[in-house]
Amino acid sequence: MPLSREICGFSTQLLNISIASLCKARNLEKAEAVLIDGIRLGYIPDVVTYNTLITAYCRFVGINEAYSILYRMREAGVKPDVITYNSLIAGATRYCLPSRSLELFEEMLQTGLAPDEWSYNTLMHCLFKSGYPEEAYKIYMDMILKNITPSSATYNTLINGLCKVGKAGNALRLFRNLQRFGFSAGLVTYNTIIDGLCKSGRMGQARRILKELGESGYAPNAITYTTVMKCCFRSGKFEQGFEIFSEMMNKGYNSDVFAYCTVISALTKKGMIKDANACVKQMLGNGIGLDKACYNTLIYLLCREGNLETAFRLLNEMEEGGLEGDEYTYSILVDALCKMGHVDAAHKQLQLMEMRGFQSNLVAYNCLIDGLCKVGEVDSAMKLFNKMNSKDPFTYTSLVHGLCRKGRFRVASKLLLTCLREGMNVLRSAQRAVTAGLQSSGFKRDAGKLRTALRLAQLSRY
DNA sequence: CTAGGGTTAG
Repeated sequence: MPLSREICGFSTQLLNISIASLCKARNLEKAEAVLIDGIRLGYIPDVVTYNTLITAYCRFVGINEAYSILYRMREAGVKPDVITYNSLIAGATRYCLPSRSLELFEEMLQTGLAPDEWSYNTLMHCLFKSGYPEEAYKIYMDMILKNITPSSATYNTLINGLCKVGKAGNALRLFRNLQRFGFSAGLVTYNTIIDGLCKSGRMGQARRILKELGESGYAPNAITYTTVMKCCFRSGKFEQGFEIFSEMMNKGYNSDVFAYCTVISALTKKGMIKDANACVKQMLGNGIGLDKACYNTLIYLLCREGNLETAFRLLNEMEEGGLEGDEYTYSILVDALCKMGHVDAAHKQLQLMEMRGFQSNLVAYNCLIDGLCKVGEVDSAMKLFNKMNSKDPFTYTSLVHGLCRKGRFRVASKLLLTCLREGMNVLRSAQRAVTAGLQSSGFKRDAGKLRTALRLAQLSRY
């Protein structure tokens, strides 16, 4: 019995170490086997054993599986502690389940356990991540009231949360206020605020903070480089972005999947397929293990090359390796099939996606609607449109254009008005297509009314 | 417990 021998003669503490290292390697089956063997040999798992498993199940399997460990733990008469709850709250955060985390937090209080700084930080993070900034801030206030001293992780969570809900300005003010009170920002803080400022278009402020980071004594890390590089790509400064990438490589950060992914995708989008492939070669040469996002980037590159066969082969390889395609993978493939003119195949791919459980993937639907419109099948596109439970400006733009191309300006106009009512807008070119179409096909009054509506919508937006 | 990456129109 090899498993028994592995732990024979060890204490519970060593059982825990063995389970922890198996969990770290994501080998939960073996971790369970070791646990069972341990129990059979008389080693009683303690709270640490169960906490380790709960953390691992949250990270690699699912929140419900983690809960089942909690039940097993209670059955075994081991009392959950603060760390147990913190791990579960972290799990609920991972899957964006704010009510679960609140529930767990409450339960912790009711059991007589005092939430610690981690409990508060994690709950706050969960609420921000799930789109409840006010509630997150309340948790922060509660923490202060309970005399729990916030750490830099608390402030970083606050700053990050504010950035992610589109309040980078508030985040920066908080950052400055904290500095005034003697808080010295760490590298995580710098990276967080730089990313937030970049993404909200405050490039000047981002540059200033980047300069301060340089003067702070911290060395920029791979995350700093990737953040700034991505920011350049987003604002169309490709040369500058590529320069930052090569600087990063020169500094020795040459085994970072995120950075490679970012630059490969930028090169692909720019149509620099050769350079993108050279970069792929370099990445693979460095022996980097591919993750899901990386596979998606490579599948996207193959699609842009028009090499759908290899793209699908790569998807197979990815799934055989245990990584399931996700909504990105399917959107990329649906779009590529449409662009190659295989609209039927794209439709099948979308159905396959739904069978796999990615219901109502907005992007994939948009791609198919656009593809259908481009081959003149506007009615099929409308049918699909009516099946969608959420729409965005892409959806409307494609359909409006498609209708106009068929000369159905009044339907297009109606759709455009619906779109405005929902607070969205379509591309100018689509707007013009409708008004010009109405005008030239004799509906001059409708054209005028639509123009007014469009102008009003424009005004109310600023 | 906190920071970076991958998909859609014109």
